[in-house]
Amino acid sequence: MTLNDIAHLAGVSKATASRAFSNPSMVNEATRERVLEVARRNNFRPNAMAQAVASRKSGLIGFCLYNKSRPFFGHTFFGPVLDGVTEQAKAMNYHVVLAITDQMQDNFEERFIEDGIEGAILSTFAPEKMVEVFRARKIPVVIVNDELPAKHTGYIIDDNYGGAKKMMAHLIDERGYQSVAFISNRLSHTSNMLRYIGYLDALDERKLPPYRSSALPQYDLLGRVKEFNRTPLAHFGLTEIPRRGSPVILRDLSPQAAYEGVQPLLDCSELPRAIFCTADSIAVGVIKAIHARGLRVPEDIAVCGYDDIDIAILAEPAITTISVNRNGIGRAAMELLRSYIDNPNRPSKTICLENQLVIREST
Amino acid sequence: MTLNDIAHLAGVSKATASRAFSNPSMVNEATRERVLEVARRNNFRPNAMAQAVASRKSGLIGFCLYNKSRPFFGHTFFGPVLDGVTEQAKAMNYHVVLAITDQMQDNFEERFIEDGIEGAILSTFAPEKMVEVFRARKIPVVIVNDELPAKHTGYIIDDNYGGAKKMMAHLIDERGYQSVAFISNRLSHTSNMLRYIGYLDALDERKLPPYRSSALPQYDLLGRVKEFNRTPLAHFGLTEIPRRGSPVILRDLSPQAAYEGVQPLLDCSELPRAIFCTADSIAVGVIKAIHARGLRVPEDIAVCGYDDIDIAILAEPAITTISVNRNGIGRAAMELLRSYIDNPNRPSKTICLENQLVIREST
DNA sequence: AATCAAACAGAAACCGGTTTCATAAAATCA
DNA sequence: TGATTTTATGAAACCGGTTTCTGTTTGATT
Repeated sequence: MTLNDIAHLAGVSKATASRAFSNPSMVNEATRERVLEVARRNNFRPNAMAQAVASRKSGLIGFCLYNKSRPFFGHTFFGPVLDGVTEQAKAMNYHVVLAITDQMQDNFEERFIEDGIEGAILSTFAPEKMVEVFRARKIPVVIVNDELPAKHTGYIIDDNYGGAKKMMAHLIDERGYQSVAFISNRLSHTSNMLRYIGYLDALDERKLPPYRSSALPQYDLLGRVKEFNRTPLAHFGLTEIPRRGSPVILRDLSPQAAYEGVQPLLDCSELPRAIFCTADSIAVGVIKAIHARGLRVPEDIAVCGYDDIDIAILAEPAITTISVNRNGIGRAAMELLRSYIDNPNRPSKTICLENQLVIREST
Repeated sequence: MTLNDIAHLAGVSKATASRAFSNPSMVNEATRERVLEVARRNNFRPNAMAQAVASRKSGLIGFCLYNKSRPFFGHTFFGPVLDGVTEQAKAMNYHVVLAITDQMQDNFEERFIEDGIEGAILSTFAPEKMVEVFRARKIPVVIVNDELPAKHTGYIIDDNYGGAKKMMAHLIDERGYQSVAFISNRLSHTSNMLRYIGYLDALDERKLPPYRSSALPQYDLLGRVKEFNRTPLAHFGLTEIPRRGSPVILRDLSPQAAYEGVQPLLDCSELPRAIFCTADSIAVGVIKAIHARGLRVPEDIAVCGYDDIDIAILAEPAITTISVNRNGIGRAAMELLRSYIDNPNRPSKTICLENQLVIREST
């Protein structure tokens, strides 16, 4: 069954039949209905491949998840983002083709290009060179949950800065915790850095010092700034990265790393009243470490997380966290991408999504 | 840049240029290299859409995840499956287009068909009617983590029966727990039923009775059999569904449902020594309920889960569970699908993947 | 009633490839 | 060495659609 057959059966030309499907306004109401009826009766649907090649529009967008085998962050975080993307894509009559990768030499981008994707959504850790590949082809790109310095594309990020401040307001103003320690994996990740800045700013606004202990290893945050090549600091009116207090920096965001990494902090003579963790999985490890010392959460030390992944509500105690609108990130990404597809010359734009404080038992 | 341009630049015909890419054996070594070199220099790659329409092979397969908004089971479980599918698809030069849905009236299948997918992989909960739609189009289907009675397609499932027996062997033989209770969400799901049968068989083999309590609500399992329209019982030499003991049946597999559902069991005068949960998320809720009564896990009551999702290792105590080879399921699904694509007349086949007992702290 | 614009439909070119068929040159065979 | 196959290539048809261009009707305007 091809368009031609349908056209014959409906007694119209191929051109008219085509228009009945993809350009309804150019064909008479009655004629169109006749064509559609014939199509329905014959269980016909136009071949998207052929449409794609003829109209030079594939109706495909590529989603690349860079996080394979990153426990507690891959699908856990991006699953709902993907939901949002596919939902929105469906509403716009686009389809999503998927690449899941870890290796830089995977060159999935070539396959995306062969597939004729009209745009790409890349996740955290997308290498800059990748963006260039797409740019060279004039394929618009939207990056979710990360931000690159070269502002050629669209970005969708959580309001990490605001989220951190919200959380701090809860800890300090509602709970009265006066000393709050900070623990995170690499600050060179955009979101972690922004959460750190939010943490510091919230303290500043209340004229409180960040938790500090001479017993802790001194981190040369200025040194780390060099790694931090993705800063969107300007968004927040900042020109340089603050470096104060004694933040604990972990090798990754696994509970194991957190469990081990938080030990020096728990060895300090003066313990913080609360610990701000930049990820729920970190909070899980921190809580385990606190319990292991016979201390209680939140009675002795309160702990909070960030992201609101599944485990936050399952932990004992359930973890107070910032719920990131992951579905919304996905939808926004697809919407923004669409606007770039329709208007390739739109300037770069960063959309910052609001999040929500979720108070549970750990604070 | 089209194939025509490349052909001109290389001084050959379009046909030869085409063959250089997709039928290398039909063109002279030197000529092909020349074409490829020109293509490389011009950063050209053939348009997959055009290839698809001309060769009637889209190089696309569809993956449908039926589990949107099913917490603790959607992406948590199928994320790694999806990883496996895309890995294997890539190796076979296929691309994966994605549908994530909950609603039956979503009719993503029409979009899949329009896209010209060569095969489809459907997840748990795929409605039978969906399989029919694809069958009518002669598009092969593989179902992961579920099994339908109409054996028209391929199935990839975990060895639920064997996994349950493995777990029971651990509980009874290694740990010496003589009374083991069973708790699950709907037994009408293939995998839960098989785990239940494995549980009963393991007890039978050791001449132990299933945990039973007259204080518990009596479930009419025979009645439930009517719902159970997907049984692959014959695989296991069974002709009917056993119904013995006092299994606790939950409304879903959330920790909340488990917490509430396990209360009657914990009210019984004679508590079981161990509780077999058919999902890690259920185990989490059960452990919470046990803790709430001031009892210890595993000292007073041991608990085990199934699936080995992230939370199993994060819980306190870390949960003994059966690690399902989710990545393997994905790879196997794509491989099997490929074999159906290449040979549409292959008979239906069910592949049962081995799992692994992971002993942690909860037993 | 004559004029003109809008609405509608068809013919044919086109999208960017693959594939069939024909042919010439090279390799193999007898 | 002549006949026969094999190999390499090109011309042209084709895949299943879209789109441009053109012509005919129809309806509105004067």
